[in-house]
Amino acid sequence: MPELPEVEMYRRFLAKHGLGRRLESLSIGDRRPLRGTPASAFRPLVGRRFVATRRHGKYLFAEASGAGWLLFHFGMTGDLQRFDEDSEPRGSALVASLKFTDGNGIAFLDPRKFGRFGLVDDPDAFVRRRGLGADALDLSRPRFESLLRRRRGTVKALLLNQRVIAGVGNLYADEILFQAGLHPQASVASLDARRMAGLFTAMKRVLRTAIDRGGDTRRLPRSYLLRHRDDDGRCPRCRAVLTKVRVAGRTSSYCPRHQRKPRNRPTLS
DNA sequence: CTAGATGTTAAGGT
DNA sequence: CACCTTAACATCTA
Repeated sequence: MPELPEVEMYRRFLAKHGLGRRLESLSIGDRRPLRGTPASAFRPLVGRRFVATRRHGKYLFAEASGAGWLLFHFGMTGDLQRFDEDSEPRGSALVASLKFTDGNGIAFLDPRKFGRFGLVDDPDAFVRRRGLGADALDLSRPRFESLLRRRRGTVKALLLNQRVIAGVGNLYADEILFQAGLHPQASVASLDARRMAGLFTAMKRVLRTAIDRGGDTRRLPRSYLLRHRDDDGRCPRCRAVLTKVRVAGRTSSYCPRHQRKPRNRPTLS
């Protein structure tokens, strides 16, 4: 379920179990997440030590000293798992397995293969080429507001658009809108200064809280929409039955009482 | 058996 | 150009 909070947990996992370790071997399983990169491209990493990790939105990078950065994207079902000498993972979900000289290892698994595994020279250059927006947790309020002022469309589509803000996915977008009291189909142009500020603080609060809770939506506070979306299906504040609509091609869940759609602001003519 | 699922991207339409 | 929806990707689960 990898949105920004989960990917941040993977970053910490990789930092804890990979940093400072030297790669003894790197083997590739299913090649689809490599998107055409030949498996031999990873050869130069062998013998190198991991020295840094970075995250931008839903992308994770790990620097192998002098040999560039490994890139991970988790798609819908990507996962990192640790293994030791006699538990090296195999099977069709395996994308890559990194074995360290101390006998430990980390495997990148992705049953659905929507993820990505690659090698880049420079994460910043990759982010620029991709056209990714600022990381949701890095974005300042003035920057956020100026971004919104020149956007149209629905507020849900805006949150999901990785070229505008990187890291928010379908589930956390719903939570952010719930806490900001905004209808997913509200138009960005309808937001006044107060609602814009509320959206910004809700975004930061939700993402930070999710990270504090280990990136696990089941451990979020009971007052959060996500604890109820697939559970009792009722608003934690008023018990109203949550409504589902399709916005930006994704299922959105919201409380019809707390998230009303503001009328478009009158434009000067 | 079918529908739908947390992500990204291409393609076509407004 | 900005935005919308749909479909596709591959697999699992309700």
